[in-house]
Amino acid sequence: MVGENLSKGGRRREQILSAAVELFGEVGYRGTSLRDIAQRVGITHPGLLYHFHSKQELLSAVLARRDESDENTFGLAQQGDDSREYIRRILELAEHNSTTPGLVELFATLSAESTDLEHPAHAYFKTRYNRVEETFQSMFDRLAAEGELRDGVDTKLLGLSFAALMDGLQVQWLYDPDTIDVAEHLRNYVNAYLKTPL
Amino acid sequence: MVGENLSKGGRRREQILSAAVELFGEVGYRGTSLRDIAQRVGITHPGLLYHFHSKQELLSAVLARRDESDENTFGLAQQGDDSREYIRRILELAEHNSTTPGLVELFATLSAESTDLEHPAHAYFKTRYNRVEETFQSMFDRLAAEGELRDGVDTKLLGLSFAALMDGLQVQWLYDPDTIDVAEHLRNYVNAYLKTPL
DNA sequence: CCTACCGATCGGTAGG
DNA sequence: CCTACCGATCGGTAGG
Repeated sequence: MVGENLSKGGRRREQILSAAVELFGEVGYRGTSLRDIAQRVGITHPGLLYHFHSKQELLSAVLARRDESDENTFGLAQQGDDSREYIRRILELAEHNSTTPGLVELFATLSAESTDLEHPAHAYFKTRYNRVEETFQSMFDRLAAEGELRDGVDTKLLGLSFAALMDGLQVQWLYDPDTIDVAEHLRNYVNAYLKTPL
Repeated sequence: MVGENLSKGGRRREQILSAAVELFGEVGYRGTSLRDIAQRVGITHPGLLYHFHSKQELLSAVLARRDESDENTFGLAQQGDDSREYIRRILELAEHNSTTPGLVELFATLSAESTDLEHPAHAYFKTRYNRVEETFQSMFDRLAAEGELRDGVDTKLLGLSFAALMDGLQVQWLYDPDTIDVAEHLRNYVNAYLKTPL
């Protein structure tokens, strides 16, 4: 659990991580300096490097922290009784994301700049995409097994498209937070393949 | 038309633009230095600044050049006789994109990093997204008018989702160029809303 | 187009 | 955690 029972040093680390999430999101990993992050926390940049020994290490910690909270939310979803309930949880997750624009920005920005083979987070995002696609595919597999899906749909294709759609919508949402409802579009997408709509 | 009848200076500008497209795509606008670009062309960075007076001006020229070639391809598509043919042209465009990974990378990277309000290309991408969404919406409107679309579909919703899906798929494709077929996923998406599949 | 140079900023280290 | 500092790199200018 994040943010509980922390020593002074632990609390400082959390402050740094939060500031890093925000700034990596706003201007990317490459566009953020350690001095920017340190300033937001009220320390100097060598002070920051006392807690994280390099910029890359800080990036790793940021990504690991996100995986942790992902696990919590996704783990909850996995326990869903039927597959329709499972989808609803994922749509809720999308809605929840709109309360953390910093994180959304972070992942939209980082996943695009990590397209470069040389980027320190390249391998991370490649692995992450595969995991997310598989998760969504198994969601559609469960729907198919329970007879909720239209005939002849390719669940693998659907899983990847669903993941891609989610990412694309989030970028658009960042440009127009007020007019775009990510969850609504995702629901609309899923409904096109369900026998009975959500 | 790009690349025809150019003076020496014009040719050099083209070389610089090509190199800029590649590098902005690989490491983003903020991650690219003028020296990197200049080196690829075989000149010094003040040499580059003789042709483009600032890094921002170079970025503007890169975006304008893309719009030009977009106009060509999209313009062709607009002349399509019926709406189904129109969609096919757009799918062809997606296929064509897979032959220019540099441009795809450029737009995926830039559109994400331009999420930041302070980014010099922010306004450009905001406008561009709106234009693309409207184009796609009018495509679905035409399909609806010709009775090709299932009943009760929201063409505005569809237009935005189609654009988002395209972007998201392209990012995934950059991570896995061999296993992902962007056009296939887009066709699959459209087919879910067509009375008779493509 | 080049050489030469500018001030600003970068990630990181030394030493306390 | 800080001060002080490092070499490298940045976008841009002067002057030809």
